[in-house]
Formats: sequence, structure tokens, C-alpha cells
Amino acid sequence: MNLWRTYDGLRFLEDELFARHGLTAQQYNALRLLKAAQPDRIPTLNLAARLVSRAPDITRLVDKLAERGWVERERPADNRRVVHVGITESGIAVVNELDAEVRDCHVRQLGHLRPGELRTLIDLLRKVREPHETSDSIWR
Amino acid sequence: MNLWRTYDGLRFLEDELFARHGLTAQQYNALRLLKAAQPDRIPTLNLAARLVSRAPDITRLVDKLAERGWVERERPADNRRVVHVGITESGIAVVNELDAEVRDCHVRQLGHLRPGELRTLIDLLRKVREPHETSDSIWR
DNA sequence: GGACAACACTTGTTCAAACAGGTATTGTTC
DNA sequence: GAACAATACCTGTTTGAACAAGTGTTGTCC
Repeated sequence: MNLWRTYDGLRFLEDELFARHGLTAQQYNALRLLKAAQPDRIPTLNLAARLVSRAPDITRLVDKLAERGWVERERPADNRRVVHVGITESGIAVVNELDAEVRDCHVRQLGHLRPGELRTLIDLLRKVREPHETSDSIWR
Repeated sequence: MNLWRTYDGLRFLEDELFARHGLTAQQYNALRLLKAAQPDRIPTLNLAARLVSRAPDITRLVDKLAERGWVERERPADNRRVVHVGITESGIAVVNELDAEVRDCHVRQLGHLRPGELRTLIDLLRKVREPHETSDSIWR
């Protein structure tokens, strides 16, 4: 319950930030990952696996980003099952615009902790997660 | 992001548990609080303030609990603005039934941590939250 | 005591999350 | 090389979360 309450409190600040720009935290996260993967494109479900929250609805999440012209999809000829998703120039611009605001938000969220406390918290959270992550998770 | 990821992983276990009994974590939380307040009834918005997540939709949350006969509502004659919510016998029975399962779930979630680590985590999470809680919050 | 603000919800509506089941494509086995 | 399973998404539908605006009730100030 402590974890839940804390998450809920911090999330409120983020949600407000992202809502001002018309997107959700999860959508921003997807854009950020696609920007990091750039110039490569990555398969849809691969993207889903890297997101913070599990996303059974990844198709529609990408739909919404595509509608705004922030990502592009492509079905490669050599394997027409997968759909490769890549970020566009305007998508990169959005992530860059948000960068400073996100940093400020993190300071408001956690800036009152001493660096050592933050370190301990991160280590403890990783330890909490450890048995719950699958062996191939990028979060281990 | 560590907090988000950890919350998301642990929540999955809970959600599964509560879903098997046809309710959400937030609904269970409301029932638990009403049971604790028993035999008193508490005003709707007062209940909302005690919940873990903020709940602008408290009315419909209570609606759903009332539909299943787990809570009762009453509009007192001396102040017809408020609605007092109380748990019923069958509501109490549901919370009691779930009690053991919830305990097991917590063990699966956090049982691999040493008591000292858990203590440190709780203290750190409270410190993270502190500036984000209003002065009258029951979570300080 | 009548106007007006404050209170405590309630309702309408929109949107994202979740699950189940479906489709198109490719590997695999005999 | 044909059947069958596995892969990688996609779609239909339900449900909860969220915000904005509305309603009925009570305090308060002149």
C-alpha cells in the first residue's frame, strides 16, 4: 500500500505534464524508446516488451502515435508478419521539447531526497522486482 | 521509472486476485476501510479521501459495491447533503474471505525481502511522499 | 429573510486498459 | 508439399478512470 500510494502521488505530477501535451506517460515512454532505437525501427511487440507497464493494447497505442505523425509503420517484405515501428522527425521534436519539463518534474518528485537515499531506494525497488521479472526482461 | 515498473509488477498479482472475486483493488480497499470504520458509517467523500488512489469517481465505485449488496447508503435527515456509507454483513464476509488470500499475495510480492529491507523501503517511500501529501492527509 | 456562496455529491461523456478471439503469415514435420 | 502449429498482430467489446458540468442542500452575511 505504501508503494501504491507513493506511485499514485508521483504519477499525478507526470500525468498532468503529459496531459498538457495531449499524451499519456506510456505513450511518451514509447516515443522515448523509439528515439533511443533510432535510426532503427523495432517490431511492435518488441516495443511493448520494453515499455514500463505491460501493454496488451500496443496496437492502438501505436495507432494514436501514428495518427499524430510521430511514428511510422512498415511491413517488411521478407517477413510480413511483423510491423516495424520507427519515430519520425516530428516525434523526435516532441520528445526533445518535453525533455526539460520531464527533468523538472523528476526534481519536484524526488529532489528532496539525498543522493544516497535515492540510490538505496532504487536498489531496494530492483530487489523487490527481481523475482517478478522474467529472465529475458530488460529490467532485471 | 523504477517505482512505476515495480508498482506495475506487484499490482499484476493483486489485480489477478481481486479479479477472480470480481472486484478491483480500489473497491477492496473501500470495503476494508468501511469494515474498519464499522459500526459507524462514513460520508462518501470522506471515504474517497482515505482511499489509496484519489477517486473522483467515488460515487460510481460505491454504486457498484451497493449493487452487490456489500454496502448501504443513507441520507441523514439532519444534513441531507451528505451520504453515509456503511458496510453490510455480506460485505464484511467478502473482506474476511479475501483476508488470507491477500496475505499470501503480499508474501509472494515482498516475502523475499529481509524485514530490515522492508522497513527501510517503507521509510524511504514515506519520505518520498512527504512533500506531496496535503497536511490533513491520513498518509503522512 | 433573501441572496449568494459553499458543500457534498451526481451525472454525462470521453478515453485508455484489458481480455478474448480473430486473421494473416511463416516455420516445421512427415 | 500439405497439414498443422506457432508467430505477430489486429479487432470487438467491456470496464474503470477521469474531467466537467449539473443538482440539491445548507451556512452566512447584510
